[in-house]
Order: sequence, then structure tokens, then C-alpha cells
Amino acid sequence: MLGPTASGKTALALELHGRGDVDLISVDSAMVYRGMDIGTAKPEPEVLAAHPHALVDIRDPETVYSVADFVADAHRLVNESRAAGRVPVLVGGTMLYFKRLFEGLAELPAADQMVRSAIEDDAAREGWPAMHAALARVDPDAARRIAPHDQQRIQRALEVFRLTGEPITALQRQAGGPDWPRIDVALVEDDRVDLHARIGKRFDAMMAAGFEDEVRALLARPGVHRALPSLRAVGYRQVAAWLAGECNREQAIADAKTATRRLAKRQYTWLRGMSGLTAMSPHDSDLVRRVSAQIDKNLSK
RNA sequence: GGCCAGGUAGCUCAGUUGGUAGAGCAGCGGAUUGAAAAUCCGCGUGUCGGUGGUUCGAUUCCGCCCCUGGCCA
Repeated sequence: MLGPTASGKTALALELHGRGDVDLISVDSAMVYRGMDIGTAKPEPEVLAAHPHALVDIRDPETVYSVADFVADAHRLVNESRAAGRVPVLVGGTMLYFKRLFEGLAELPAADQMVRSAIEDDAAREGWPAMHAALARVDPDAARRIAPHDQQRIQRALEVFRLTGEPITALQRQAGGPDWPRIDVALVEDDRVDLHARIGKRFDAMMAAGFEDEVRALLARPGVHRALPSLRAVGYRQVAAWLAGECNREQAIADAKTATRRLAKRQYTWLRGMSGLTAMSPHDSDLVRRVSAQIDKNLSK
């Protein structure tokens, strides 16, 4: 079950869990972190206790959780659930996680902090376009599809080359996904204006619920800093900037809402590009029954 | 009521010595393989307040009207 932020995925997941034979697996790069509750719109502890979500609260915010971690975790959980004769339901909005889980992840070396720092040092001296030019020399294919300022991908491609001596493009060809029978439901709000309104209201509610204190508490942890993936998540980044004195509260709130709208936009882009999705509206009062019926139909095959 | 200053993109504004206009922000489209709620690429979306006039041509000049803000009554 895929859907952009604030689309009502969580509510649907909770109802679906009521079937009794469903195991919920979260597909969310931010909910994996403990202590990041309000800003990720994580269900309340009592709700999670009644409706357990796998892959929620599995990491401390000072650590890095990657798509590779997710694919490994999700594989294991889905297989366990199926082996137990149950129905695994993957629900979330991190589209890259879905994509790589279903289409496969190439066997590449894991991130290497030493190599990454070395590349960052080089980039600080020469600039990313120069790093991009260096990449073009060892992996022209990668350089062609990566933009000269896309530091994250340039860094990764160079990292893989330094670690393996092979271009990332060649290594990425080896991939294949699992052949689980499945149905892909996309929960999309067709009215963007409505979604934007909901995003705004939801962030205001987060602030009223003490989001500021949550971010403060995270930043107070010894190993936590703003450059971490966890603290760069939508909302956390903007509130952290305000707490660091870079802007005022009003600006931080506006920026957080903007960042959330853009996140939703990128999620829509992913969804449009995915084939085989069954699109459903969050306003459909019959939603749960229909999704449930789809699951039954799939099970009987 | 009088005198000023404004009315240009969703917002804040720039500009055209008369040839139907452009920045920032917002927004929209796209890429996406160990950071992905990340990172990056692309795109102005407009009765230039309304209406008459002058002119080959008016968003620009002139008249009148409407609206907003300020000052004076």
C-alpha cells in the first residue's frame, strides 16, 4: 500500500489489521527512528501496541538506515509472515524502498565512511563538478546520467569505484526481485489543493502536540547532529534550523509545510511512474472492504 | 470629501524613453540502486485594476471610474 504523506495510509493499515491475518510492515525511512514520533506522524504507542508495525522504532536517530537495510529486513519479514500462513501488508511512502524491494537491489558495497569522507574532502577542494568530471573518466555511463551537482550520487558512484575498481553502472545491472504474488494499492488524493490543506493542518497539529520539544530532545542526545539522515527529515530539519537561530518560528513552520508539499509531489512522481498500481481514493468510504476483498481474491488464487 | 502613494504571475516586487513583460519565493513536471522525508534536473503559470481617448500600435501617454494604504478635513 503506497501513498504520499498525509494520504491516510496509516488509518487504512490499522483497519486492515483488524482482519486478523495481516502482518503490518512499515515502509518509511523516518518512522524507523526511535524518538521521532510527532514529526513522522507515527501512531500512538497504544495504537502500535494493538496494531504492531514491523520496522517502526528499530533504530536510534544517530544511526543510518539504508535502502539495503530495508530490503533485507522486508525480505525476511515477508517471508516469515508468508511461512506462517499470514498476509504481509507493506504500507508506507518511501517509494525507493518499494521500488528496490520489488525490482531488486544490485550487490554493491555498503557505504564506507572513510571513503565518503575522502571524497568529501576532495570535493571541498575541487568542487562537485570536478568530481563529476573525475567520475566521467572511470564511469562515463554513470557520469552521463548523474548531474554535475548531484553530490550524493556522484559521491556514491565514486565510492563504489574506489571500493571495487568497477563502475557502478556495470554492477547495477545485476538485480532481480522476489516473485511474491501481490497487489499494489496506491492511495492518492486526486485534489492537490485538499492535500496541501491537510498537510498544513497536520503540521500545525504537530506543533501543538509539542514537536518543538521532540526536536530539542533529539538534538540534546550526544551523538545527534543536524547532518544525520534522521535530522534531515522533513519538519525536523526546519525546526532544527529555527532552534539553531537560523530563522524564526514562523518561517520554520512555513518552510516545513513547503518541504512536506514537495515531498508529496516527489511521491506522486514515483507513483505515476510505477506500473500495475490500483489507485484508490482516501475519500472512498468503502476503501477497507475493497482492499480487503482484493486481498481475499489474491489469496484464493 | 480633498491631497498624496500604489494597483503588473498564487505572494513580494522590478520593468517597458509606446512594439502585449521578468526576478525571488510559492507552484508544476521529471530523474531516482546502501542518506531517499535525501540529492539533483527542467518549466513563467499574466485581460500589466476597469473604461474611454491619442496612436499604425497603449501594460506604458492623457481623461474618467473603481479598489487599497497614508495624510488632511
